Amino acid sequence: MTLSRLILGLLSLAPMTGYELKKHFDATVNHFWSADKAQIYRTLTTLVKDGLCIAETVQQDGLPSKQVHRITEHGRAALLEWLETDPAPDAERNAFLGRVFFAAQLDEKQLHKLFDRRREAALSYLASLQEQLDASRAASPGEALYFQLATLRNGIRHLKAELDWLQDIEKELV
Amino acid sequence: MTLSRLILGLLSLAPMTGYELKKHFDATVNHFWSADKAQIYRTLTTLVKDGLCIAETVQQDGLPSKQVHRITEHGRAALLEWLETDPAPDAERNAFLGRVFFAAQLDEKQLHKLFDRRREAALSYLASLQEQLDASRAASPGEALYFQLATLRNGIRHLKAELDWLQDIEKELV
DNA sequence: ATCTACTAGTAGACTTGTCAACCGCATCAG
DNA sequence: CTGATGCGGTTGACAAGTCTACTAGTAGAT
Repeated sequence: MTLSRLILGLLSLAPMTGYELKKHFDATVNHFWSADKAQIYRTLTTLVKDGLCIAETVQQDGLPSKQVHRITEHGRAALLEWLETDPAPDAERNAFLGRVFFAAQLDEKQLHKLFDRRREAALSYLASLQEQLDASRAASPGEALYFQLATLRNGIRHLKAELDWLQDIEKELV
Repeated sequence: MTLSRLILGLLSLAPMTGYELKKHFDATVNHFWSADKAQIYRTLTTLVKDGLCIAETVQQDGLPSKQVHRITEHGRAALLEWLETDPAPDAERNAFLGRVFFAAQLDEKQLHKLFDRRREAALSYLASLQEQLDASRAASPGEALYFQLATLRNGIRHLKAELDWLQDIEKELV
């Protein structure tokens, strides 16, 4: 469900091919949703089947022909409906916390490795989100992308929270 | 993978039935991993098949007989191995942020509804985590549950970050 | 001359997770 | 006496997501 609505959302901004959708997922939506190539194409065919978007084949010379997908009125309605539905409480799956939960079974060296790796991952991820945020702000100042940027700011807040938490832990582990 | 390791982790603390595992998932692990009943039982059978735990049937009077699962040495080794493996960067799926990303298509009323609901959900979830934390600390003071509690503290930090972010948004939306 | 990467998509197997129903037996409240 | 709830578990159908490999042409680098 969510994937199909996110695809509709992207198509509501501009018509696109599956290939381009994949790139958008990897580039701009990636920090809160990832998508497999195969999954995107499959979802597109069901969207077309349900009349939420239409596909038109476009010939290109030198390149393989592509199928540009365009959202329909019906699709826009479905998107809006989804935007308004109660976002069910997130399932919040976190395999790292799973490891922490049983971390008492690790020795000191392994413990530090566990948390250090996490800290480094969080730091570099934070840097990349910050970069994305700055780049987006530079590219289109003003309020145009307000909500897109808000999702980045959300990620940044959470990464900082994670880093604070890691710092607490490392202080206490000494 | 993760589910099977989390089950092994719980079994490493005490032998248990599938039924009890389900209760533990709902009660103590729920804030970072949820598990469906059917999935737990299926995973248990494959764990047994792989020799990572063994099941012994225990008769009870008045109640249906149960299958207590006990972790094996092989299982403990598999658990440790998992604890040490590089925790692949979380997939971080967040359907709420998906809605925010396209929220420019909502009117003011709908926007406030979206964020208000989120805030209320975060607040009540925060309260429940805080409660769990206090209850656990009261039940077993000292450092016994340090890492279990750390996962709760992680959740609390993140919820506070979420609330701070929501406050920013609401200030800016005015 | 070969190797890599990009464009654009297809296909199949597989794993994971979710939903809903069903089994028997017990206990307790209305 | 009936119905709800707890215990302990099983089954089947599905939805969602992942992984690998394949097609087929272009362009640029080694």
